[in-house]
Amino acid sequence: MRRDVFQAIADPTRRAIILLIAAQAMTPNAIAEHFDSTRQAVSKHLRILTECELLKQEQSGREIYYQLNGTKMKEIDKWLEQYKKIWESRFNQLDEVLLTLKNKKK
Amino acid sequence: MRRDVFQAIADPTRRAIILLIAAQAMTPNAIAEHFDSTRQAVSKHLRILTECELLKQEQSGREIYYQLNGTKMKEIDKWLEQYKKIWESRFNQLDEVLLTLKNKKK
DNA sequence: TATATTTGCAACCAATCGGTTTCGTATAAA
DNA sequence: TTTATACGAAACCGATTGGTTGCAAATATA
Repeated sequence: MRRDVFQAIADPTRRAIILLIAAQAMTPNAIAEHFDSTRQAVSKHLRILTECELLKQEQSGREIYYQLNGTKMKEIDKWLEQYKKIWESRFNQLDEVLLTLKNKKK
Repeated sequence: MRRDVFQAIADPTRRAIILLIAAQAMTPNAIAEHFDSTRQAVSKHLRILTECELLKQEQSGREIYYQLNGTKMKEIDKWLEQYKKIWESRFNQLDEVLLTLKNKKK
C-alpha cells in the first residue's frame, strides 16, 4: 500500500477536498455534497488523505470532522525548497552545459 | 490523457529523475544508468515529465538533453502558497469549530 | 557506404486506482 | 425500544499505470 503525500495530492478530487477542508473542518457527508460521486468514493479519498497524515480526524458523537494537517503540507514545501534556487536563477542551465560541451570539442 | 504536474511528481522514480536533472542536464541513457529499470521505462517517465512541462528538451545531434523547467516547478509552489497561512498559524482550527458547535447547542 | 549508437514509439501485461453497490456498526432521535 | 442517520469496510469492475520486449528512425563513426 503506497501511502505517500505526493501520490495523495495527485488526484484532483483529493486536492479539491483539501481546498474545501482548509477553510473549515467538515464531516464526510458535508464534503461529499460538494462532489458528483458517491459518499463512499469521497470516504475512500478521505481514508487515503488521512493515512498519509494530510488530514486529521476528530470524532464528535457519530460525526467525524476532518481537518487539514498543516505539518504534513509543510513536507511538500520542504521538498520544493531544494529546487527554489534553481527557478530563481535566471540562467538557462542547459545552455551553459551545451556551451561547455561544444567548447570542449573544439 | 492526464498530464498534470501533481500526477507527474506522484511517482518516486520521476521525483528521483527531477532530483538528478536539477543538478545538471542529462541524456536519457545517462539518466537510465542511475536506475534499475530499463532505458525505455525511464524514457516513458521523461515523456510524462516533458508533456506536463516539468522538463525541457534540447537536442544536440542524436542526443537529447533533459533539464528541469523551474517555471513549472514554481506552479506547485503557487498551489502550496494558499495553505501556508494555515500551517503557519498555531491555532487548532478544528478545536475552534467544535467549540463553536458545542456552544450553539447549549 | 556499412555499422554502431541514441532515442522514441507501439504492443503487451500484471498491478493499482477510482469508482460503484452492498453491508455492518455505532450514535442520535422518535 | 424502534427507527433514522453517519460512517467505514468489503467486494467487485473498468480504466490507468508502470513495467517489459521488440522495432524503426536518425545521427555518428569506421
